[in-house]
Amino acid sequence: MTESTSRVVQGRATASLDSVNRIRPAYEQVADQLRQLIVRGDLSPGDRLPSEGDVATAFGVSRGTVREALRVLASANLLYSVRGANGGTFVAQSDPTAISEYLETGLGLLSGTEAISLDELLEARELLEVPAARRAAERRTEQHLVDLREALEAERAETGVRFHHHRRFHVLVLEASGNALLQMVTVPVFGVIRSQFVLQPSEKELWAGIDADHVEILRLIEDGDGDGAAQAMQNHLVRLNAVYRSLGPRPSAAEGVPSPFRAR
Amino acid sequence: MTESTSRVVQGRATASLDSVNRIRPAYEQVADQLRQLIVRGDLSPGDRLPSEGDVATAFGVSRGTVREALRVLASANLLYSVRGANGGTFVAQSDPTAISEYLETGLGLLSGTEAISLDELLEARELLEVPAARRAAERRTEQHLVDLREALEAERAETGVRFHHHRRFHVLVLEASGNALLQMVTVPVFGVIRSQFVLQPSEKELWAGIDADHVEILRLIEDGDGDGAAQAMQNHLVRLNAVYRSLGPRPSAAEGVPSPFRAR
DNA sequence: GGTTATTTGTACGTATGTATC
DNA sequence: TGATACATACGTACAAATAAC
Repeated sequence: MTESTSRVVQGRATASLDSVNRIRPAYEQVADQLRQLIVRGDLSPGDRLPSEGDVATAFGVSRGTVREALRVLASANLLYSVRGANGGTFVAQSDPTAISEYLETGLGLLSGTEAISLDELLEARELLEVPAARRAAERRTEQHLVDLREALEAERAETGVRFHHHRRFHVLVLEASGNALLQMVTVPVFGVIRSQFVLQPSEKELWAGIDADHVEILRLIEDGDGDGAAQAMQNHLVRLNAVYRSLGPRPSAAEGVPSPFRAR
Repeated sequence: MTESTSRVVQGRATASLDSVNRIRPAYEQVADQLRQLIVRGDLSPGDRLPSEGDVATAFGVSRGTVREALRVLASANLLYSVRGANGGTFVAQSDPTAISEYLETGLGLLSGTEAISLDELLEARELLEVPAARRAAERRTEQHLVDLREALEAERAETGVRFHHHRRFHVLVLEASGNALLQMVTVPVFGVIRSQFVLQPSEKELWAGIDADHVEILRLIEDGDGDGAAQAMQNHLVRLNAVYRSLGPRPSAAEGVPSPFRAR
């Protein structure tokens, strides 16, 4: 035995417990096992689990424990529960949207810390959206073009909800890129950047510039000009990023708001 | 009133309930409110929540309901619980690793469906790692170089756990890129691709080629040659992707395994 | 080192929603 | 339309763990 795996106290050897694992709560173990069943494919989307009571019996725990485990998995979009007679707990269809939403929440929190900087967000967006524009030009279908044109029209018409349409245009480009993963990852980045900055609808010339950029990008996508679309998107983002950086971070919405929960 | 917002039955008008929202479970509402408090910054990392009982009283629900909500937030790495006298529930430090792990699980499940294809994964990896290599060459510190050299040494020495070192090399390049977001997103993609394919350690010439590529990439990163590193990484991935595509998908580990939970 | 207070963890019973007959 | 059966949702009581005294 080595020094690090045993201790000698008053001449008596004490057995090492270094290789022992900390006891884990029952609900965590249940959740892990169920997760394994789903990830490994023993349970497939649409499959119905036994009733909570039966699952509890199978694991030798109470229903409350099972329910906590089910909530964990449900929050990760692996399960969902339906109450009532023909209800039950079912294995969920995996869903890119759920991942995007989780990612946006997580990135939002991280972006408030030193773990991730504004520059990293902006850089990542550029890295992702520029190649996306290239592929959109190469792969877009007619339907994509129809949607993009419609989004652009709406963007130029309504002045009140400009950001909504701005976002939609970019999301559609990502969709037209034909890579769901790209979209899944980029949309949250986009959302987080947005949440940190408020582009005032009043900044007329800014929005006019954005519109012009979008028109140019759409034209190049229509032409199937990958290189051109990539370059145009690059220019667009460089301009946008300059604006974002000049604005500085958005003041926290809840600065100084007292909470009944603030403790310690 | 329009046809769609009201119905006439036997001459008597029925009030519209179109604008009514479906009742949401109590635990979900509690989770949402607590999530808001965290995301909005009313609760900061390290803050301690009141005891479960007090939270239950505040929301007017039972402790079980609160616990389900806490499990949801804990599984999203927003909270953690410590049991015992000075224990309690605390707001967690946001953590890039947790996001990566969640992403890997989610992407793993998605990659088993039509929602995301192997090609999309490989393409995304290329899109992310090539610019990462460029930036690694431009931004790497001395420590990064030390780590990379060490990883490369280990990779060439031990033949049993080659993939482990292969992965480590790529992760280090991402780390050297100086963009945590890039790393956070790419590592899971890498992991999912790996999980779908088994590169047999026996394929000697394959691993030799990978080693040679890594040596070349490291050399260019050392030289601070961004363009070169990007090109070398690109070549490396093109070669790897060809291998992955030729191998075909890994057979599901649990194909045909009966489960006590398989129902319906 | 035992006692105790406070916390989370677990078990079980009741309420409520939903489809079917 | 109402009774019924079965699922999840919720509430209460008890057990176990931990730290301070």
